[in-house]
Amino acid sequence: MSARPSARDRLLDAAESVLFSDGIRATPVDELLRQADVSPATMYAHFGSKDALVAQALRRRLGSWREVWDAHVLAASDDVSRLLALFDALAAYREGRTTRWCAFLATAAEHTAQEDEVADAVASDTALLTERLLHLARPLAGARAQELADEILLVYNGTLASFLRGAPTSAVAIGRRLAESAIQTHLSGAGGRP
Amino acid sequence: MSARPSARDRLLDAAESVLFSDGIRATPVDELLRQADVSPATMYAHFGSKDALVAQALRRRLGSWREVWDAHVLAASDDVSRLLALFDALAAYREGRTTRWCAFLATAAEHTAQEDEVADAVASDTALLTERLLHLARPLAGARAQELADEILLVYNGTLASFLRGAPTSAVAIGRRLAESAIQTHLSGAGGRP
DNA sequence: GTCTATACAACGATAGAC
DNA sequence: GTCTATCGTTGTATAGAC
Repeated sequence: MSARPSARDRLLDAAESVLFSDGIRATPVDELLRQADVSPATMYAHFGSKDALVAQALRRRLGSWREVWDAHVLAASDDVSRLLALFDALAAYREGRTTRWCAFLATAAEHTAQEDEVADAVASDTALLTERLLHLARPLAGARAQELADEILLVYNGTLASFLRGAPTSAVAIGRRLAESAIQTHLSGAGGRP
Repeated sequence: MSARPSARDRLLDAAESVLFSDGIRATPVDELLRQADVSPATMYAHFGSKDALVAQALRRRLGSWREVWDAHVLAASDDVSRLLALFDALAAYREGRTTRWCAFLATAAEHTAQEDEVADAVASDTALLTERLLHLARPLAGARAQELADEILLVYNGTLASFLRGAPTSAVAIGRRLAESAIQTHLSGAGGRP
């Protein structure tokens, strides 16, 4: 018997399922309240503002995304697979979700303010990506790990942006292939100085 | 002696310089009116709606972007350079402009409606990219030109999205390098079947 | 073509009761 | 914690005059 989730959780669920597919600014608070079956007063008692709700939804999302990515890295058997796990995790994470492209980049695109809780939540995703990719690139590229990590991040960004553009299709497969190629280039060039 | 541009042109200039750096929904019509020094009535007489102004600004922008890209393709001396010209054109186009990342993708990110003049303007950019990249990839990859074009487009999307994320930095250089590598892979594999 | 003044709607947020 | 009812602001668009 599953009890009904709390108003707070229903709001976060509604936020995550609607905001990042329909757009944050395009979705009025009323829509979230209807979806979550919660009154305005309750929502503002819990979060204080729409922005705060968005920030909380992003924070929760970053946690679930990190778990999925972690699991895929752990399941990988070698260094190359561990770095490429980013793309497998992405494909898995999108399963069953309605997000149009990327919750964090979408928020960055809609959000102009530079220093507030929403911007912080977006920055957390970027920090996670840069730190973890550098860590995973280290055993493959050594001193040039930063270069490789930058390339993988750009390809990852490109995969997400391709969802938004609608082209190229099957972006994950193309992104993964490009990442694989970038890794191979670094591996073959790692042997010594030219 | 340069005469003052028409109200219509001042509005388009204001739209292009503000909307795509501050955000479309985040910028009220009043801000554009102030910037262009035009009254509301005049603006609505010319365009009819904010969306129509946005669509017009995007159409004009696509024209100027196409010209810059064209010029860089024409200036290139070989097939590889012609395909890579996309990235040189991008770097040149961003010079002196305040666009945060990409006017078209930014619009797509903020705009939810699927079939209207704004969505059409965004789609025109994607059509230009897909058609022209396929054309430029043909002499390099032959029957596999679509694969190569898809890869270049994804890398291009990634370069733009990297501006938005703020990471990796120097995205154009990294994107260009990845594109070059993708081309080389196709060139060396083009000789015959494995 | 262009202006000033204003109508009208949408939205974020709060008051006060239970 | 949660509700109903409502406030105040912002933002798009129009009316009517010049």
